[in-house]
Amino acid sequence: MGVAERRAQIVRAALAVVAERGCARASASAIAAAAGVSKGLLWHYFTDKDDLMKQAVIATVERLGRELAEQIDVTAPPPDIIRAGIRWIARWSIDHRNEFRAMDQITRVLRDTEGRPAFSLADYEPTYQQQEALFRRGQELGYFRPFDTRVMAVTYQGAIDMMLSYVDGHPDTDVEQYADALVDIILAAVSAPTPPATRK
Amino acid sequence: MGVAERRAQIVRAALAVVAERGCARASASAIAAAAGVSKGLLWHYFTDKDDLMKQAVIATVERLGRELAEQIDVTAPPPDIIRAGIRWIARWSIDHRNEFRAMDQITRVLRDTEGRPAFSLADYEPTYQQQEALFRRGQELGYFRPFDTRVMAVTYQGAIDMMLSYVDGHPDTDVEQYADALVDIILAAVSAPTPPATRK
Amino acid sequence: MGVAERRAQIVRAALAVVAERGCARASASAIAAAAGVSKGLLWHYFTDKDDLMKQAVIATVERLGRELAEQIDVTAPPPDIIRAGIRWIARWSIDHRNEFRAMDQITRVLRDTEGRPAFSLADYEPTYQQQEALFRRGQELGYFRPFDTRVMAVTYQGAIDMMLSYVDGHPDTDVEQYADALVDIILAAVSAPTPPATRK
Amino acid sequence: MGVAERRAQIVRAALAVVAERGCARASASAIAAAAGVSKGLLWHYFTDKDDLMKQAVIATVERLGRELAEQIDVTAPPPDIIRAGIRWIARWSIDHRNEFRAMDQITRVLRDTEGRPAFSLADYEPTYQQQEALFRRGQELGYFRPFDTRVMAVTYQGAIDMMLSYVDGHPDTDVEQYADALVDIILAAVSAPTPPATRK
DNA sequence: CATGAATGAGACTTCATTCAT
DNA sequence: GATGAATGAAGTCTCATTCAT
Repeated sequence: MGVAERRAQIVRAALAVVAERGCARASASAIAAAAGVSKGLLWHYFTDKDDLMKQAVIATVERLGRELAEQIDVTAPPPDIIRAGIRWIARWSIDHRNEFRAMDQITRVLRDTEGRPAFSLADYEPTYQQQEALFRRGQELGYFRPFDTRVMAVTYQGAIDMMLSYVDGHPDTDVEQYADALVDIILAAVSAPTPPATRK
Repeated sequence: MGVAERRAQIVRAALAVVAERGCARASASAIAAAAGVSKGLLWHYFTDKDDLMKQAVIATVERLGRELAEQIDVTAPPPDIIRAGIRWIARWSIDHRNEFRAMDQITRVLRDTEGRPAFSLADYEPTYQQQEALFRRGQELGYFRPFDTRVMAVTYQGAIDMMLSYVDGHPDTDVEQYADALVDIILAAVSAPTPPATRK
Repeated sequence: MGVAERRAQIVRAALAVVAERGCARASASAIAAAAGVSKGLLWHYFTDKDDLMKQAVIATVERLGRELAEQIDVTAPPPDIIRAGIRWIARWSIDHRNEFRAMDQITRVLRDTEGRPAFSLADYEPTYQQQEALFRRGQELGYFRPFDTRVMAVTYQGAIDMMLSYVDGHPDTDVEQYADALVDIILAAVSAPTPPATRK
Repeated sequence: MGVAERRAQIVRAALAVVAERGCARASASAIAAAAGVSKGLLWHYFTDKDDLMKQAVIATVERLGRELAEQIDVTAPPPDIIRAGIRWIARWSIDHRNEFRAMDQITRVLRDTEGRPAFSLADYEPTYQQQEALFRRGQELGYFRPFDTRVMAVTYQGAIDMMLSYVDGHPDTDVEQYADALVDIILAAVSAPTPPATRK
């Protein structure tokens, strides 16, 4: 088995255990057991337990970003991108509940040696800037009214996070319906009173 | 010193330590040291460390709810209530950074004995319902357009949470300005195209 | 309330708690609570927790000895004394289950500061000698055959202890019947083949 | 060193510490120190401290039963079996003082989570039944007179226990002599007035 | 590479005992 | 005398990490 595969196998186990039992109870032994490898092997592939946790988050973020990028047509009208994005991420969170839950846990709990959060808002910066770019393009094209794009980007992330948490915590919710309602709200918040003629 | 004051003192210390170092590193010893009392005393006032954490959250939630209720005029037009609420909570989070950070940590990290989250979305239910009532009143009075009030309530909480986190993580942000920008976005999302004549 | 009564009240509570939960779990707080007094009061009446335990045993032993002495006619033929004694103690153990259980626990568990048993076989010496005197009198009067009176005394105590434990552990046992069967066995062990004519 | 050997080593240390200092003072640290291993290792081999204690008893009981079974000729006349048994166990208790003392302590002191004794009289049931079978065989063969075999079995165990305790507490006692005197008493208690002709 | 026995620091918790009120 | 808040030592147990095999 290749090195990359071994690492991926352990990362998967870590995500599963963290999702199931929370960060605090995700002991190295439990992760090793879930991965079906010996405890000691973890330190061949990761310097630290913290390192493993970080890698697990990074791997998931990269995967999420990659898969999202494949789905989104960046040349489409911004409102369409928002609509498609919200719907896609809602489905993704259903299909990757473990990854989502674990990422949420780890990013909030993990701290560095001095006790400061290991993941800070700075790590969201690229996402915010990408989102802001989308909003600005919408404004320039006349789809969107003027608003503070940074605040909107932050709010947008919050709306997505809450959707995922809410759907995760209320399994009987109709995800498609929630996503559609959220699309309605977000677009109402950003849309210009008189949209350009070409708008779908 | 009265019993209630001692409890409050320990709760304050717990909130401070959790805010500073995170839930995982907020050991009983650290909390006792921060409170200036012996470790053993904690079990005089709380049955568990989990009990202490829960009490800390509950105390803070109650205080926040009480202080917010004092500020809000429930008979005012719904848009005004939203505007005032967002501004007030933004200022509160600045003044009570510890309480806010700690509450965020505890509610997300704490688990019960079986490993399930100790605080679930069910605990937000009252807040959601209160918020939904406000939105429905706004709709009935003609201030607000039709939308899914549950999804809006959830999104609203997410927007507030993100504002608090963002402001907490970006100390150079102008809080008033962020709050105003968020008010603009939220009202844009909910407002009817032609508001009632009495609207400010 | 007089000093002696207070002490007796606490001793009673201690016996009850030890009987119920065992020596290890009989904390000072639990005993104080059972006695309906404050925790601190224990150290007004007893120098130590160990002191309390010892006093509890001594009080019970004294009481048991006193009550037994009142029942036994020391001038009766030794076989009758044995018969009456076994029957009496069987009933007593039923009526004073707590005292009996607690005494058993404490004498076996309690240790002095250096770790040596606080109650040793030396404390049984008076009982053994009393019993040996009875056996020797029986032998001299011709009721009993020759045998090692010390071994018999020890065995006799063991038989009594086991009866009490067995009856305590098997509540459906008919105590009177067990006592009679034991009387039969003990007398068979000690009786001379041809008892004196005066024997009942 | 094999896993079984390590477990045995720790069990030996536990028996030694309990024998020396009593159950209450037999802390995990003390046992680990006596075994010459680190404290944490105990939880590699035993789930609990209670588990360790139980295992120590079980190991000793099994060993005792095995060694006793090797010595006893079950086809011999019952009186001979009793004689041989008492003598053998007396010697065994001298040679295995630690095991004996510790077993005595643990079985009497150990409690389960709810505070009930971990070892109850129910655990003696097999021993009682075996002993009763021996007595009944002696009665059927005409060696023994009629008596309550259950009470006799319980009394017999009590007599053995007391012999072991007494010898343990009086190191200057001649064990062989005590055992012989006890054999005399027990056989006197059970023997038929006119034994079968084949009796030794 | 892989294993899992072994370590040791540190966590939570209990409890006898003291002492100001 | 009586209370119970407060302390501090000691106990059980978990777990990241190391290392001989």
